[in-house]
Amino acid sequence: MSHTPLPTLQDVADLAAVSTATVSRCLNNSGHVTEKTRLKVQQAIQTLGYSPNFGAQALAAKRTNTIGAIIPTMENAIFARGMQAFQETLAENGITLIIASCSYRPELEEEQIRSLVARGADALLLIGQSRPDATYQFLARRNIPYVLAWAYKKDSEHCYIGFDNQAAAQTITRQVLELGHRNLGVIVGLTRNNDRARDRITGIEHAIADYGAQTAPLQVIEAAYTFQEGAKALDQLLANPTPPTAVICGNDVLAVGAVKRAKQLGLAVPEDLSITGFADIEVSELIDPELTTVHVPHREMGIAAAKSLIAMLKTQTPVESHLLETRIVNRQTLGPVKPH
Amino acid sequence: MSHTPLPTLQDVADLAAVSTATVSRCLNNSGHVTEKTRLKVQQAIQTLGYSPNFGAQALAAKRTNTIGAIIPTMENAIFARGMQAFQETLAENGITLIIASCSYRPELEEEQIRSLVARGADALLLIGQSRPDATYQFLARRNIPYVLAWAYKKDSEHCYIGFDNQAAAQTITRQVLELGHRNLGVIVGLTRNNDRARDRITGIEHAIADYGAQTAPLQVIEAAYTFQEGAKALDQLLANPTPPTAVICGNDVLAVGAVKRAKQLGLAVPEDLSITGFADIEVSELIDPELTTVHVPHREMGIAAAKSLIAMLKTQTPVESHLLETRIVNRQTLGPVKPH
DNA sequence: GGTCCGTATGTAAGCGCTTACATTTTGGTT
DNA sequence: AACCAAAATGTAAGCGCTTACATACGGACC
Repeated sequence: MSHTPLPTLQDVADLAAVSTATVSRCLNNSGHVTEKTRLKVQQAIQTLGYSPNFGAQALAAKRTNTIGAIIPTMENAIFARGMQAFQETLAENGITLIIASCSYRPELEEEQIRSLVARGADALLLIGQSRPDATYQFLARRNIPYVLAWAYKKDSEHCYIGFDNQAAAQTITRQVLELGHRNLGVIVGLTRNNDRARDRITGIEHAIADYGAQTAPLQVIEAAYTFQEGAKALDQLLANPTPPTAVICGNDVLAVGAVKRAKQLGLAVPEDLSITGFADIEVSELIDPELTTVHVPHREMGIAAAKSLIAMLKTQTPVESHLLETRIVNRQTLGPVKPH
Repeated sequence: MSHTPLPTLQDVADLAAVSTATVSRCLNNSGHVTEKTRLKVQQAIQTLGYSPNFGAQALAAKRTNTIGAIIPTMENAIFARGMQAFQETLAENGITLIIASCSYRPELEEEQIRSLVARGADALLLIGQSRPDATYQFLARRNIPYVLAWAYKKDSEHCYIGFDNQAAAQTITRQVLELGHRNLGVIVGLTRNNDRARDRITGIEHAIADYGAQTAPLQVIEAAYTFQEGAKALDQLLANPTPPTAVICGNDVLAVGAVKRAKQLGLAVPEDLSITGFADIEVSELIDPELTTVHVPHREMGIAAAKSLIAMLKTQTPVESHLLETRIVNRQTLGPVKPH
């Protein structure tokens, strides 16, 4: 396959008998072009099969129309739906998304951030807030707008697009307590690298404190976000001489793993053991019994994040944070405590 | 935040008291640089916090170190694990991945291909083979290497990195037949846009023909790749006066939906109805009963695809296709036909 | 018909890097 | 010490586009 050189802006300009500036103006619809000229140019672009050279465009315009997102994991569905919506919204605005995942490893996230910026990302979507100051300084120095998604903090210097993890966890915990449970267990993600998980624990603790009625010290197990780990964590919880009657999970993946394990152990859910999740991903509805969980507005979050980023890029000024609502989805894994 | 201009290659060269060419050579380790010089340059890069300008690099070098992938969907887990491995392997080689999804819509795929190429993708990963000739011509004209993953075809002009969908479907069907089932139903993805689904049907038909024992005409229902559609498809299959005793699904998502529906209808799986899947995604193990399915080597496929693409980019020549093995995972949803 | 002004178009200077080619340095030989 | 090839480094010409600025154009008005 011989390789004729691709047509350039100059070729288009020549064919349309205009200057390169005019062609460029057509391409970027930056106004001030007669309809007649535009047509001529369009024509020329068509017949040559021209498409702009990305590198040259980036170099000259100092932007790439690319936005990067770094998510903790691609392997389970937690971020999938949100990212899909994020991408769709960006695409509608002519922006390409680059997704990288950091496997919940902060040092990898740092690296990915630098890599995406080096790769020309005009702006970034990050998950949660906890990362070194140096990283934020890097972004400021490079003048890269970013939003922090999947979390929310009032009066912050950062732009959050997310929900209140603590409040949501508090609400579902209260509901568990109202069903008579007084001995709760908790399974959450590894808090070391995950502020959302920490916030959820805080919410759970607050709810219990408000209620003032936990009979035993609250057992909190941390587990990596896999089904297997959720199952293992349940084993640990149940090894206790006075095992919990309800387990609050910081995440649907863990919860689903726990439900599966409970069934294997011959426990009826929710009769013998109640289990709740967090996120409302698809699998929650597929397992049996279906998971009672906290619904998170994934798609809205993705769309809102995209819009905020686009606004920041356009106006070159910060944008307000955006708080989204969660709600509890009552399905089948939460029931009243068993009388004894 | 005031915005000091970022350091350029020239700045680094000045500080290190060498020429820009030398700095560039260090950056791309393209040899012929003394250790001493390299150190000086590294030093300068450090103190300036330099990182290369992407656009300039792309423009001058005529490559972006970016590879694009267009997958049918991001929303369920079918491609997630493979893509993760693909990305990891690319990253190890300093290449960035851009993922786009086309929602199983060919015209959108076409658009995404052009968009990724316009964005400067050096090479592409595509799923399956069926797409207009014009698309392949476009890629040839632009001299963009590509691999077709998740499928395999012998002696093709294309480079496949995948498995034999037909053979795999044939094998699992044979196993179903050996368990005494003589009235099968099939649920597959929408074949119009999906050669993998078509190949799987062919495999099923071949197995049945070999066995020569199907009692009723084979019912094939096509359904979009969602759990809900899988459930609906099962309803259709069961509406038949002589409903199948086993349902072969072209995909785990559909199979899981079908299993869920069967249970809702009060059918015992596999005692009253056997169901098999295809892909072996995580959820298959989570549902109850666990899904018997065809295991696909997702990660190996992603890694192999990355390696092939990298090789093509390096050598500028085509690379051999790569056939991966599938195997049946016997879990709980396939059992012998019920005697009557 | 001449002025003026706003709009459409052209001119040309970079943007920051890579790389072919030219030049200098190095160190082993004689 | 002179010579020479090989290795290291430097020089400078683009890569294809955007955009500030300069210029040309054309209609409204007097």
